[in-house]
Amino acid sequence: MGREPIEDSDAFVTEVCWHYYVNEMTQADVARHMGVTRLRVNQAIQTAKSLGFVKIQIESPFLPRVELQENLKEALGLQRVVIGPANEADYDYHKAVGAALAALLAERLAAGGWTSLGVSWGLTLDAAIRKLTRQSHPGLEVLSILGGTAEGSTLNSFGIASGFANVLGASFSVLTAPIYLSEGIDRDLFLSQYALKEHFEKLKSLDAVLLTCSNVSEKSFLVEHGLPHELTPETLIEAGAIGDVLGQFLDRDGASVSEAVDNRTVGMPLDQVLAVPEKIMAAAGPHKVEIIKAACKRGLVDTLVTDDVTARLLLEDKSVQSSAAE
Amino acid sequence: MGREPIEDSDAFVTEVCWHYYVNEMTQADVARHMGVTRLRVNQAIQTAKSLGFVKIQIESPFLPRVELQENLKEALGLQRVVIGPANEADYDYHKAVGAALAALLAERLAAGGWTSLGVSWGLTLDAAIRKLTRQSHPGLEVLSILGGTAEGSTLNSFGIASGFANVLGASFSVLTAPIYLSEGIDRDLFLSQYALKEHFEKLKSLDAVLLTCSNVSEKSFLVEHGLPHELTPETLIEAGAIGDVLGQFLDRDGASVSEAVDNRTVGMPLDQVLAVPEKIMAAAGPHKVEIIKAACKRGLVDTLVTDDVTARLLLEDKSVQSSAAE
DNA sequence: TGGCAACACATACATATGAATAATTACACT
DNA sequence: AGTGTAATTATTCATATGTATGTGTTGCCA
Repeated sequence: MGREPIEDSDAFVTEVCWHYYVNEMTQADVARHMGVTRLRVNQAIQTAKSLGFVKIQIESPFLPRVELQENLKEALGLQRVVIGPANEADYDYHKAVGAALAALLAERLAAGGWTSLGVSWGLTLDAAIRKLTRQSHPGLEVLSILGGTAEGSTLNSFGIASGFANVLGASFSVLTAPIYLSEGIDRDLFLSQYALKEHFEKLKSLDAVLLTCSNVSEKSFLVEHGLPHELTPETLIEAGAIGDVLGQFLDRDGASVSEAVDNRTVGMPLDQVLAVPEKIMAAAGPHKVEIIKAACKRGLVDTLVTDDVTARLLLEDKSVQSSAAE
Repeated sequence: MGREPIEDSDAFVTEVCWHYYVNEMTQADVARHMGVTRLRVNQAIQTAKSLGFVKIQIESPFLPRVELQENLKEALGLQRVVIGPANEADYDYHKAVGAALAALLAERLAAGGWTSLGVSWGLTLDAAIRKLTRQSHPGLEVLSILGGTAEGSTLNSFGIASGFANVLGASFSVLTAPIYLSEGIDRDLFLSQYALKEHFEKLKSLDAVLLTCSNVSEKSFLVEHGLPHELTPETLIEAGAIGDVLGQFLDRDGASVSEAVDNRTVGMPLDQVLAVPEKIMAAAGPHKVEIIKAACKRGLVDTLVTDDVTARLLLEDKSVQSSAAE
């Protein structure tokens, strides 16, 4: 019905970006040269940026917050903290943390040594995938470590594992299950299925894991879309839950609040996560300060990737706690 | 006398760029947030770009010219051709070729297998260094394969070898000699010096070489600054020279025009280059069409890195020659 | 053939960036 | 304290980019 839309080919978009960024031509120049309208050029550039065809790499990205990183590392007793400065006026921590995580991953992968990488899922990890520049690690396997939900395909279990594998030139293995089993299903029996059994076997020898965490609110995709009907945020909060890591809810000291919930979770048990040589937690936002601390207390974090806003809150919180303890 | 200039720290420049590119803030927003003038922000971004603190990476950069690449590959009988589209209105092939070479190197290095890389020198290779994103290849050694000149330090022997080594996280070894020996100096005796002898020994087992070429004109830095007094462009042209590779002058069939000159050259002999498993030639510009062809005829090129303007000229030239041969 | 829907192009406008210029500040010297 | 010099900030202007709107084109259907 009516006119068919012209679909800009990848080659077209790529050439536009080449001229604009490499040859430093204005959009009007590019349009003239390629015989199209400036509007087309402008939109091609925006498309390329949003799809990750064009990526910006910044040298020494953690340099601006060296001191804050060091302070927070000491305060939380971690091995490393990397911080990306956030835009405070229009706060969106996914951008800063996603980019910081991408930079960290590029660095860690360049150092070599990883053959298996367990990945959680969420908006932050999705943002990191978009920021990662294409690499080739054929010896690396990306494995999802938490079941998925029906909605939100790109930021979910399959989308994240395949996304990382794609941009890293690695293989991947997806956990093909929902986050939580229905009441009455035997977890061990469910996990004894061939494909799942093999997957969980591999999780026993991961080189590194990428974790995220959420508080117990509608802000959390998992809480909003992943919980079974009988499990409400209210009951979790009543049980002492302040947030979750891999669908397992923790209190402020990092202890699990419900063995019953944990036993219904199709994901890597947190006690198993503890044994992974390199545990990377990517999380930010004032609403996540408590759960970040709880995860650190539990020992789930070797390297924390966050933004400066959150880092300052974490530090404030730690000094308030130190005062209260005296 | 007067005011002392404030030197913007690397951390400052980096944070400015982070906010601008990662958080997608306007320059005015960044200035407000960081408590500086917008002019400072604008200048910091420009500084970062020119110093290589900020780099743009484009996905599948050779996609726009797939067909032209294939056509030229067949026409020249090469293993591979990679082409970066140039800005024809304001022609500067260093940008396009430098970026294309950087992309190729990133790809080839990601594939692994290189432990030694011989590098010539010049503006194009300098441009590639600036475009390369930071990598870590501790097992790679970069070796210069041509002596240097007194002027032009960053684009010269030392600057190029160290520049590549630095951005690639590799070690390097410089050929500490002028391009041409003075008349009367015995080449074998000169090269038998310990440091040089060791260096040339390594050149016998290079995994790959980065070559450039020039025509015989004042456009060539080597011709303008590197030739001994008694050797003039005119005499070289009379001897049939159309250009040089590694300071060794070739005629249009790729044969050396002067054994006397070649014997005075402190660089990798071209017959030795022939044995290198991967020979990459990065060159562009209408004035280089003849010498590019001659180098290909000589067998010095496995992979050609050039721009679309030059590629079309090379193809035209080949079809004109095919017609003439009939 | 005319009418309609959808899309692309052409044009206009708002905002951001790049560059230039004027005013202010910091510093050294007398 | 006054003066001169140099740099930075504040302001202005030119150009480029992002966005919105009006017009023309294409394709389909009755």
